[in-house]
Amino acid sequence: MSTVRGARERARIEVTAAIKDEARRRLAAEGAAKLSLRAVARELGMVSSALYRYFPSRDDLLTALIIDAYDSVGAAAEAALAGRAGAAPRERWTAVCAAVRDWALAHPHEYALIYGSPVPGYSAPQDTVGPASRVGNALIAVLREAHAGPGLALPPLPAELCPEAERMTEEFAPGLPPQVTAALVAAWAQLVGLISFELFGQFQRVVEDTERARFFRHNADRLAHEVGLPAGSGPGDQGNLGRR
Amino acid sequence: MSTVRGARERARIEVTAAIKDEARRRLAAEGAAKLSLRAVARELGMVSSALYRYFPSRDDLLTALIIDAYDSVGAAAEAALAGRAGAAPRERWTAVCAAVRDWALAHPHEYALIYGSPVPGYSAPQDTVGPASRVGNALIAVLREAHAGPGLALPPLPAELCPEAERMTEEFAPGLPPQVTAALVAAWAQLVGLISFELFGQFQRVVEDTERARFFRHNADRLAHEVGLPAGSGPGDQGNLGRR
DNA sequence: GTCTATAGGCGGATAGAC
DNA sequence: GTCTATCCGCCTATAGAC
Repeated sequence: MSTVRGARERARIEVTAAIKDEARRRLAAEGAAKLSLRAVARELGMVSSALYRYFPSRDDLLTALIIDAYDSVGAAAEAALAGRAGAAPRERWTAVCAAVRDWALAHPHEYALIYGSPVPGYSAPQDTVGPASRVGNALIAVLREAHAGPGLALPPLPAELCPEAERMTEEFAPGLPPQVTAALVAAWAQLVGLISFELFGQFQRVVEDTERARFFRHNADRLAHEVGLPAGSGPGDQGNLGRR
Repeated sequence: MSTVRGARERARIEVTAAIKDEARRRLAAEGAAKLSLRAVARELGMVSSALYRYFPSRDDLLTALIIDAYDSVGAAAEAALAGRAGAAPRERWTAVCAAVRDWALAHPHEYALIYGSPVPGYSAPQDTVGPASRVGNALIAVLREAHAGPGLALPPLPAELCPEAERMTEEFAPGLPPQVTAALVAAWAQLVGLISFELFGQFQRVVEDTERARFFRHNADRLAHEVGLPAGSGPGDQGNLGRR
């Protein structure tokens, strides 16, 4: 409680932040698999053993970076949502999608850390689960609101998928029609697929750089339709049930 | 021409194959970023310098693995196609999709190598481009055949995307309607997104293990619809849009 | 083509002084 | 909390003998 203790804690927080910042730079340079405490320490002008006072092991540092990344993209999604309070659900949907893509383009290595190949030998602890679901929750919020009023007609699910869709709904999206929950999970995976292709180079020689934003937006829009969000004929217009 | 020379070349091919096999095991154990000639050599009972007679550098070994992986998944896709010669396009589509997923589940580390995060510091040479497009070409073949007869009705593209869709069509899918080409590129990215989520652990605590095959199949089917393949009311039934 | 040897690095993690 | 020192491992790549 003393100011001395406060200063110490403040210093600790600052050094921890500096370590994570440098670690993110190392992540960009060498990748998560080769992230090393030694390199971070060297770059920071510290000695490697000093870092162990802040992170008990390399994997703990990695976990901190993963949580930060999930929180960062989650915050971006939530901000996009908050900035469109009261807008038509479809517009809010595409805003969240675009926010995620923008974040990914701005933080490609952190994106790869959370949505790319798993780091061999590393297994994420339970602490990452909460932050990992923030973007999904933002999308769920959009859909929940859209379905609070007049329910939207989405084709029924094949019978064999109904039990699982109902289980998922109960588990993390209560209130949504089960077919919407199932469609959302798929849409989210597909969205990340589009972003990964762009970021990981699979669109090289396929989609022109300058067209990728347009291409993504178009597909985010198609996915909105897939999860049952009505097509507006104009911005802010919620339209009726018809296809565009 | 002599048998001696033939034997030597055969030996060389066999050793090369053994190196790549062991490298694939190392890939599974340590990941692409940490693939090392030394570890491969050690595991093979060779000395590291000997490997340099087969692969001039670590990156060249990596390139060979990447090409092999693309060829492997490409061959799986082509086999699925060949096994369904004469079937309805939609069935052929889902067969290719399922074949890619099956291959990915059977070769998760090779999948991560080609569709996961790029390896930092490594840049793929031109040689990978051909093999990389085999799966895409298989899907194009399905669509080309489906559109050879009566064109399928797919909603027109927003005007702003038309030039790019036409460029893509000309470049690698001549004969397809441009909106189909655009839809295919997106569908392929989305398909990989679904597989990556499954393989990279994003479906943990979301989609139950036992339900993932069904879930994937359902979504591959939805994607078939997105690229303009007619929905059959039953298996093998092409519906009313086309006779082949 | 394979070997030994070597150069010149890198890493995680810990012990013990200050 | 930071330092030095240390243990023990790892790596790419080359030179030169056989």
